[in-house]
Amino acid sequence: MPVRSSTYLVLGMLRLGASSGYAIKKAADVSTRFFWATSFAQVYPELARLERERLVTRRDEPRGARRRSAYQVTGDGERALLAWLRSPRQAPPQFRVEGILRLFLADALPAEDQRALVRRLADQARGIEDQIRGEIVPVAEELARSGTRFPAITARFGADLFGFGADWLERLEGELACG
Amino acid sequence: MPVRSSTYLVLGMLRLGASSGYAIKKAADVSTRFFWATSFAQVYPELARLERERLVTRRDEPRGARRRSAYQVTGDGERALLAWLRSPRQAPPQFRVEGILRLFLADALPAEDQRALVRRLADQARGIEDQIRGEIVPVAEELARSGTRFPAITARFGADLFGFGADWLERLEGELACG
DNA sequence: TATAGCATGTAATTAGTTACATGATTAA
DNA sequence: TTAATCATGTAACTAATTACATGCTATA
Repeated sequence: MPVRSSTYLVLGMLRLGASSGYAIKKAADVSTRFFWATSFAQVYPELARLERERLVTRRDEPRGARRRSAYQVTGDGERALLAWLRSPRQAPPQFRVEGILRLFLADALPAEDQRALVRRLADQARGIEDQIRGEIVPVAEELARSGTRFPAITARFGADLFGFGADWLERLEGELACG
Repeated sequence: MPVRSSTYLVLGMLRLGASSGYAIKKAADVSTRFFWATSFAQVYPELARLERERLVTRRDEPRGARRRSAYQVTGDGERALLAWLRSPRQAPPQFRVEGILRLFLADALPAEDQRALVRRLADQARGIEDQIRGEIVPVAEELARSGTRFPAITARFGADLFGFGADWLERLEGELACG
């Protein structure tokens, strides 16, 4: 059984109805982008690997003269996805937020620049919250109407989390201004 | 000017008083671990690069018969760090949380397993909150006594953020149980 | 006397990004 | 007719992890 989580992103997107590599990447852009981004250069080789491992099957489905490969999850693929969803394996979450690293090291800056930095971080967090509410939640709620509800739950979770972060940083900015 | 953020983690840790590669990695383990983890295999080559670029200087400072390299930030290094702290460049934050990817794809599971998954995610988030409050906040508050206050601010931010996530997921678990 | 921690690194591998290359179709 | 979008991929590079290798020192 494959261990890369990217495998399951691809398998899961196929299951949600994105049948080409192009569609999988585009679907990730409007759903998993903020907690699991991907790229064409990851998706296409991954699809090829999954086909070799018989977790998906490929068929030609050209649109006019434009070639197109449509993929479908096999029984084995479905089982692998379910096994991964149920597995208790907890890879340590990775945040890697450059902004927080800056915050951590902000003592090197004069007070004025510290405040400006916190302001920028708050704005960035708010901007992401807005993007999720504007671009991601609506798409996910559309999906929810056909019974697939976890994308919408995840989108709301992400928006609330970034919103909380933005509130927290705005409060900090206020405290720095008064200190 | 180097563009890898890991450069600034190393530079910043040196500035905070960790003078060897070993000490930098250990300091990251009790401070930046949850938003910017690192490893020996990253820190040592990075120090060598920084020395070549004259952003740090190296001197031998053996402890008894045990060899040890002590590094110090140069004027150029200090300037590079400050420039990076002030730069508005906003690398898109990367979450890559396997657990949230599972949540996103949870529609593939029967209701009982969905609830178990959300329960596990909530526990994981709570566990990280506890680790930050137990292991990271106290160390950072020690630093704050000598005037370096942003590590403690960052630690509290992390703890509050994971705490919020845990609360949110616990609430979701309750809703799934009643639905 | 042996285990945990200090200390430094390299090698091999895997993962991920950026840039490049190509060409069809559709809507303004 | 031209710009945007659909569609598929490869090549080169950078980043990061895991495993390996070595040896000292303090303490239980």
